Amino acid sequence: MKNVLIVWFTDGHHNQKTENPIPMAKEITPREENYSQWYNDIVKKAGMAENSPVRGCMVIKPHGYAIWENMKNQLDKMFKETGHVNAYFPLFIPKSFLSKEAEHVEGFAKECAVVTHHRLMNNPDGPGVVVDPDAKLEEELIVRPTSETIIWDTYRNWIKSYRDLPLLINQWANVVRWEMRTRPFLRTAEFLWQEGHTAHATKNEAVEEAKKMHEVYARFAEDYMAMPVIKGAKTANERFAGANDTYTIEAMMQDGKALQAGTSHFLGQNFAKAFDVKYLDNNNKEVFVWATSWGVSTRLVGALIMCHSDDDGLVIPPRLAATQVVIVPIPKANGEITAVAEKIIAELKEIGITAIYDADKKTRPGFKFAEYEMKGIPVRLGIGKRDLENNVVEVARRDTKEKMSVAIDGIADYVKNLLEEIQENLLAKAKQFRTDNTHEVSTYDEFKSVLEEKGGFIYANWDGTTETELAVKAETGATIRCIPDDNPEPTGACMYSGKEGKHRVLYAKAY
RNA sequence: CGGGGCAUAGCGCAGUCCGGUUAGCGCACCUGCUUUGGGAGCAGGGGGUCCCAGGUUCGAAUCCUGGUGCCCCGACCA
Repeated sequence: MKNVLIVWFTDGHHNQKTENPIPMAKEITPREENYSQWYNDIVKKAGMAENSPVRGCMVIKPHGYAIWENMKNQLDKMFKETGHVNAYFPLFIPKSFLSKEAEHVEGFAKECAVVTHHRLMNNPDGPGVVVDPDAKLEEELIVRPTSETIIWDTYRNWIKSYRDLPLLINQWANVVRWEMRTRPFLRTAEFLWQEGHTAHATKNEAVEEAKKMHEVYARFAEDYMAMPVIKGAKTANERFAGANDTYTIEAMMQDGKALQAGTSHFLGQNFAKAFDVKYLDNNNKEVFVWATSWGVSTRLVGALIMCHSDDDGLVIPPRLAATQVVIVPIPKANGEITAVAEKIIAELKEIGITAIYDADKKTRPGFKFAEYEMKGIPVRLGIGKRDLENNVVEVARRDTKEKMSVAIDGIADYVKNLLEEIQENLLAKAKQFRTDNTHEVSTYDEFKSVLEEKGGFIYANWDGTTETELAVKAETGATIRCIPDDNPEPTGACMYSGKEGKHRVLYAKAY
């Protein structure tokens, strides 16, 4: 930020820190009042998504989709950098496939959409159409809730030799899980995601792959979403259906609850055995293939909202913002202002920053300010007559709501640095919040009172039994989010049973 | 699947208890004028199967019966 002239005006509108005197964004329910209503308001008012005629399914609107698109582009790049390629497998899966892996069917059977017919006909008894009873499918199809089964059925034909391995494939797709209760982005009946499905010659290689992608997810969350995560392993009880190990990244939302933001699974040879996928090793011996799968979904968009946004609307980290800068003419566009705005946009574009100029004459500046704050655009530049007289523009950052006057000369570099600063600040703020809301307890009484009074993340010792885990969940609503990669060693006896501690684990209430 | 609540203009609501002008208000939308450094003002205008189906009645948004849909809270889950 060197060589930039900073001028502060002395009138009330140009203080470096605004007092925020007017209750803006009046339609958004404050977080304090009702956190989940606040979330719903943000989704709706920021134009992220809306409900559809189909229960549990949402329409993702352009502003919401743009964020997903940027997440997708970045992740796709990271997957390719780690040697993966994309492919696409069918939406429909023969019903019989799902039952081939016992735990897998157990986990997903009760939330599958099933296709039973392939044709409609005019209703013989009245208006409209009905399902043609003659068009019943011989084998019903399920709409994929995840694609392990159809992919491993396919892999059987692709893998014959150790030379065919490893097979490192990802697909971007939609899946359907018929959830009882849904929430926009966080849990929808249909959602968009990526699922990586890899096949390996050895156990060790598969475990390494699962861990590698776990790391990729954690890096993406922190570097791009500015969302700190706890990396760790799921307990047996919380594992993916059909996995030997599930690695997770857990993020803290602003209400102190945990959100599982991404998972990577070591699947052992379970699917290889279920679908008879074997290869010949260099000793001409048949060996079952080792597998992983890993995925993140549009849930990440919900995580992004709940991690950074405030009572004035959405806050998008600059690296994921489709529009990073908006320029607002004050009070409205004219030739001079437009010329300066266009010049600034060109300079920003030159250094890879996306900016738009809102020349709409129908709305006034105050409306636009509120609107772009609602939409979470990281940086706003205001240009008016007074600014031009001083060769400055007004720069407003979304994260802190600070405003300052900055010389037009060198503005592009200033904005570039500011965007980086905002990105860093969001991560730092989220980390600080998590630190402030993370506690360590040694007794169950302490656990219950911390959970009740403060919430957040709680580290405690666990005896390693499912009984304890389920009892704590039943009694308090908190679950073991993970056995953290950092400091998993027990520091004492299990807080619940008093038996020997097996791990130090992360407890929290979760989404 | 349990417990609550709601259904009237694109959105948010009043009216329903106690049936009775042409179903109303705010926002949004359209037209015009005046405004313009934090969600502009005035005037005019358009927009409705009052969730659906029966019933009672001279007359139903309103009363009765039966459906349906949605939202919120729990249990289940990415």
